[in-house]
Amino acid sequence: MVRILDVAKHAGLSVASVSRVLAGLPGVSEATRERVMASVEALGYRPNLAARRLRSRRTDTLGLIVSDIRNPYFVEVGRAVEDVAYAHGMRVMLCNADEDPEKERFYLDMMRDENVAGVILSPTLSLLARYRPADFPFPVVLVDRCENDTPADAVVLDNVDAAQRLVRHLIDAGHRRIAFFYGAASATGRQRLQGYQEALAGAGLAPIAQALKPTADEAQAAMRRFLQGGGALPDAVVASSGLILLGLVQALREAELRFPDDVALAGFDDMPWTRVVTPAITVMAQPTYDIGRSAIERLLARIAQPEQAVHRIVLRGELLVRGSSAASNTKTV
Amino acid sequence: MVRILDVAKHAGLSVASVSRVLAGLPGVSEATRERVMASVEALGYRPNLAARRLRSRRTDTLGLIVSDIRNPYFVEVGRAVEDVAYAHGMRVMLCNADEDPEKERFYLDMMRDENVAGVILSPTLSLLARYRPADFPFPVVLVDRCENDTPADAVVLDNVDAAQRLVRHLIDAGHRRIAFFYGAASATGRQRLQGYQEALAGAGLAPIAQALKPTADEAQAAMRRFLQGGGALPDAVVASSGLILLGLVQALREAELRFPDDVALAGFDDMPWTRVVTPAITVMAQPTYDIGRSAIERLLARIAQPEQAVHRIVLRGELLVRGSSAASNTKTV
DNA sequence: CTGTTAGCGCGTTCAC
DNA sequence: GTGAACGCGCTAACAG
Repeated sequence: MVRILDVAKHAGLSVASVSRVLAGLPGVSEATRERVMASVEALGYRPNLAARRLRSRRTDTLGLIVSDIRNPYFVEVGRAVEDVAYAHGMRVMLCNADEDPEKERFYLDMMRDENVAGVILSPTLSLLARYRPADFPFPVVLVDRCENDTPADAVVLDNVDAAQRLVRHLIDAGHRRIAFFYGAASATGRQRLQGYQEALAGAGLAPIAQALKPTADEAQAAMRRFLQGGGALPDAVVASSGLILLGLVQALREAELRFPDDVALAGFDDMPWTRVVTPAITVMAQPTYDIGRSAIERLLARIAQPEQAVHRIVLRGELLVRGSSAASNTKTV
Repeated sequence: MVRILDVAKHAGLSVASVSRVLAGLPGVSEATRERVMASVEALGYRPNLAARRLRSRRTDTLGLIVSDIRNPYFVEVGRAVEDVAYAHGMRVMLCNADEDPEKERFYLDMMRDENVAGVILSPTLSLLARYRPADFPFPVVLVDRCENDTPADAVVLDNVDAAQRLVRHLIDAGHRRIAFFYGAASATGRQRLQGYQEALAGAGLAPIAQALKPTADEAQAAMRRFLQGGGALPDAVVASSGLILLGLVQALREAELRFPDDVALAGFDDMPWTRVVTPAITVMAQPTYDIGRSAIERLLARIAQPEQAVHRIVLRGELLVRGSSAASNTKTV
């Protein structure tokens, strides 16, 4: 291993000068800088990160804890976070809490042990309920999930509004009995439920809400049970997330039910597959890359100025009307 | 910050004893162990990882560099790697090289700087072509991509065989003009091309191969161009990966072509959406979780015994015949 | 079984 | 503008 001392010797300088050059500090002559860089190159020197972190007590690492890496939404958010972070010379540790408060706790502890500069977090409901900034030894930016009164930086969709608009679209299309399958274990699922309820109430309609765990498998099972319940089919079914939407479609296929003929369909997240099923599925698209980019920019700003006021960044969803939501007497593709 | 010295004082012991207990080393009395643990608990002590790594020159971190995090295949592999790693008390740094040799180089350098204990890598073609174990300061296990003569531990599908069986199935179903859209920038894509060619040659048929970058967008564009070429439509089209398959389906939908009526379809990877399009799509499924699990187990074994012989683990794909591959005169769902 | 202590590689004073 | 020296918190070698 080549150490900073080796570079100093090779350049005929002291370790202090080498350190200054490497840190980009002022107060170094151009000649010295060049000699150092030449020696670094010649010896193939790489700074020892462990030593640097021990000594400086700082880290160029950020954490990103997502609640489900299988959700393309979080994959896209992660890509944006990485892009911006690396452009700023920081690295990102991506962790998957899998909607499990225990894993979430584990990863948060790990972030602390790694002494990260900050964390972007998609919190479980239980963490959000008792969220206190002071509980974390690093700045945190919430993403995707946040209550109105959570005292934290956050980047979220306007979930109530988005769900309202999605459901109103269905109402406008002529649907009356509209079921809602939502992830009850996240703030986001609950807010979308609220938007759903408000839209129905505004039209004098009765809600049919199904709470479930936000995975495709759980949604498929829930829809299966729902169908076996034997009651009349609703006019339309709405999913509160892309993964849930996938599960619903799986169950409908399984039951050989067609949309929108047998039941209309709509959901969240503009996943690629929603455009290849026939008819294509009406969705409320989220600006995923923007969400990720805003979150990391917020975090970097917070790190630079720890004492500034809390920012809540709320983004608007985009309704993409496609064939799946048509009234059954006006089928389209 | 509470240091190991604070724990030692609190317990009335030396730092050595505390260190021994924390490392789980033998030669410590039960009474001492308990006193240490009590003090650790009482003070909320967390070891400083930077100091530990600096001093011990070891790390409990593994690297996983995937070539495209948007590919659900790699997401599943990653989940398996994480599960096993954490069960062994190791952490995983997940990085997305995005099929970019420059990013790949960047992450490999980063792994070196982080002094990881080992890396699981899905290599670009250019890296694989000049692969030498000695070029890496840590053990490496290749995953998904590997040439027959690559001198490295690896876990891969039997790509030639898998592609052969998939294409033979199409031939058996009565298709004659079979096109193949494959990712030319990976060893895996090329091996699957070979299997495709061999299957066709065995039946005396002529290949129609389209090389492209392995993303859905590129595949969609390639298929679009192919269709605009104006020639006769092939009987069937095969995709060498799940992402390419998605792009093909997008282009077919766009052109309002139906499968298998207008053209039969098959591909790799049993992605959830392949079951919700109608008809469902015939695919060669990969044992993704097994691939990830085998890779991490191989890596841990290699770390434990650096000098053992190279292992190449080859897994078999599973053909899932569904409606999309039927001959056009025997349509099914 | 337990304690003392050197030093991992680096950043950062403080002299010069 | 540059160099010498201390110590970050920990592990491991050695002494007892």
